[in-house]
Amino acid sequence: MAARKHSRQRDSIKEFLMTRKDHPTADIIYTNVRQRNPNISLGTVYRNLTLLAKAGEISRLNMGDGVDRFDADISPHYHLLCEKCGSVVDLELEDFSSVLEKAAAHFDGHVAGHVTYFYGTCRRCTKSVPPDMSETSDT
Amino acid sequence: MAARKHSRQRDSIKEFLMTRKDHPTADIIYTNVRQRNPNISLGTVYRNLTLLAKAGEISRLNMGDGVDRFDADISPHYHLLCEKCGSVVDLELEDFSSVLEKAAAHFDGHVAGHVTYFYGTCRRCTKSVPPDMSETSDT
DNA sequence: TTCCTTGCAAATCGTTTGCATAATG
DNA sequence: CATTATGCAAACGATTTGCAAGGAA
Repeated sequence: MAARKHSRQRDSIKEFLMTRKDHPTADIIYTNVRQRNPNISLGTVYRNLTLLAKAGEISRLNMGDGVDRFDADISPHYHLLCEKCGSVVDLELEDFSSVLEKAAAHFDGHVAGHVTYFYGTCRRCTKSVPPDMSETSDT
Repeated sequence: MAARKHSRQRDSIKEFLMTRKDHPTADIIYTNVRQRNPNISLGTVYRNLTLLAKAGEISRLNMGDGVDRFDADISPHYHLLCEKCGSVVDLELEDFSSVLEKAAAHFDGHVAGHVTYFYGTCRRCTKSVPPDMSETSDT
């Protein structure tokens, strides 16, 4: 399993991630950590994020929009992807893993888990009268 | 929106997709359609799959494993990704969009929908006696 | 004739990796 | 000293796109 050695870079990454609640992407993490650790490389950021995620110390989110996001909050909770600004926010919702049983009912195999995320509009985008979001999400 | 014109390639793609129940990837669709349409290009396959999906004639699935899959069956239903063979199969399960209401309850924004998929082991992989799955999931 | 489509290839984009060197235990 | 971690840049894999030529209405 290769004993893990301590590294200044990994610490910076995890430390930074713990200060954020907005599920930043690897690139955003890279840009920010870079301010205190000017020599860190994107590869190192990716390597450590992957390592931490596999170790279960952080979680990796895939909201189907092409980028992976990371979350230092590993407690079970759900997320919502704002279709207007692209941000990902936490969603307070009781765990409904009970669907697994229902899913297993008519399934001739083994259902181990599920992935669920919501999409819609975040608080800010709902509140603010859309000024000119014409170029907000044209794709 | 640009009036859509008929195209032999698009027909082949949709026709082929309708014969499959295994949610093929763009590349698999390309390889197969190519047998009857030797000159079709991967770009055309992607362009049409995207066009058909946006038109709501087929659906595009993202199971978080890096590849998009396509399904000609647009009736609402769930999917399961087999962690052993990587296949995606349909899952008979009553729609539980009711979670949307629960999700909206404590959310200060708008919840428009949700994406859910299951992971586990498909029928075949569950049945077949695992020969040597020692190296099945090391990481 | 208009303009949607296609084939081809080059371009994107996010993420991973090989390698020689630096840092850690 | 034995290893793991890093920086850099090249490599990747899936998907998109620019462009000139082809096909449908």
